[in-house]
Amino acid sequence: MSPPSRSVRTAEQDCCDSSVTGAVLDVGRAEALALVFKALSDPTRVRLVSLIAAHTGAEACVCELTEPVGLSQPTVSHHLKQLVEAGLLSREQRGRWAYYRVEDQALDQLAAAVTRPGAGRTI
Amino acid sequence: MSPPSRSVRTAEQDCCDSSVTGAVLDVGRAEALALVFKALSDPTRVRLVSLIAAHTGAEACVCELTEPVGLSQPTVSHHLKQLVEAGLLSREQRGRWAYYRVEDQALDQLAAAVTRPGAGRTI
DNA sequence: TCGATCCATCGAGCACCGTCGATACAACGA
DNA sequence: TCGTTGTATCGACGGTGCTCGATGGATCGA
Repeated sequence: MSPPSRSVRTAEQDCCDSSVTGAVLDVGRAEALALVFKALSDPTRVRLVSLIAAHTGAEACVCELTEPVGLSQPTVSHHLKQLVEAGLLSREQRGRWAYYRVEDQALDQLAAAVTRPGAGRTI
Repeated sequence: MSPPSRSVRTAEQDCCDSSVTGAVLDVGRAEALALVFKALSDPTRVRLVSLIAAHTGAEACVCELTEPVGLSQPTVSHHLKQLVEAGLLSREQRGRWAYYRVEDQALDQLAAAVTRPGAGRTI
């Protein structure tokens, strides 16, 4: 290891700057971000978020989602659960139906995390 | 399937609006987005992007990254390759060293994809 | 030319993930 | 109360991913 010796700005050196240019993302925050990214790492789940957001009332139940994504009901339920656990969706039971809604705050935080330095990118 | 029958706005109905409220994300775009999300679905890779971006000169070689992430050199090379294939990093060979740099455009596009409707969210 | 260094690839082991059919649970209508 | 309907969970199967040590290729200095 001996390229033109340069340094990495650590959190100890720039403890008060959370942007990408200020300090390296700490392990805990990297893990938290990775969990959200993992929830969106499947095309079906990306599509589900989009379908729900575009649905009338910005919410949808499972039975309205199985046909558009072309997968079985258990599989769709499985994906929705992962999205809920990641904080990207919320679930509300109303009678026989379970309504899922996009959590805009989570998407906002995700957008902020990947926004460029000048705008406050944190990854 | 029979909740208070509502509809989904399809691309056929709103063909010219790519925001989340206009039309459902088409399958191809969902798959492309999922690939980028998958590249960031591992904490180590999230950390690598952050480490490189925070590094002096906004670039880093493999030997400068193995120690911070605490993994073997082959494993780090493996992760870096995935990030390059996802378009999040670029690779440049200079002499013995391979320098990796963050592709700001890719992060910009990702941020745009998860930005809320008013600002043009597309997922 | 030869040794040292940086990096990518290979092969293997282990864990995790997406998908399904079958099944169980909950709520509603008759 | 009983059948129907919407969902979640279970168990299983096949595929994929993360990690490592070992190895090979490329580059540089001596």
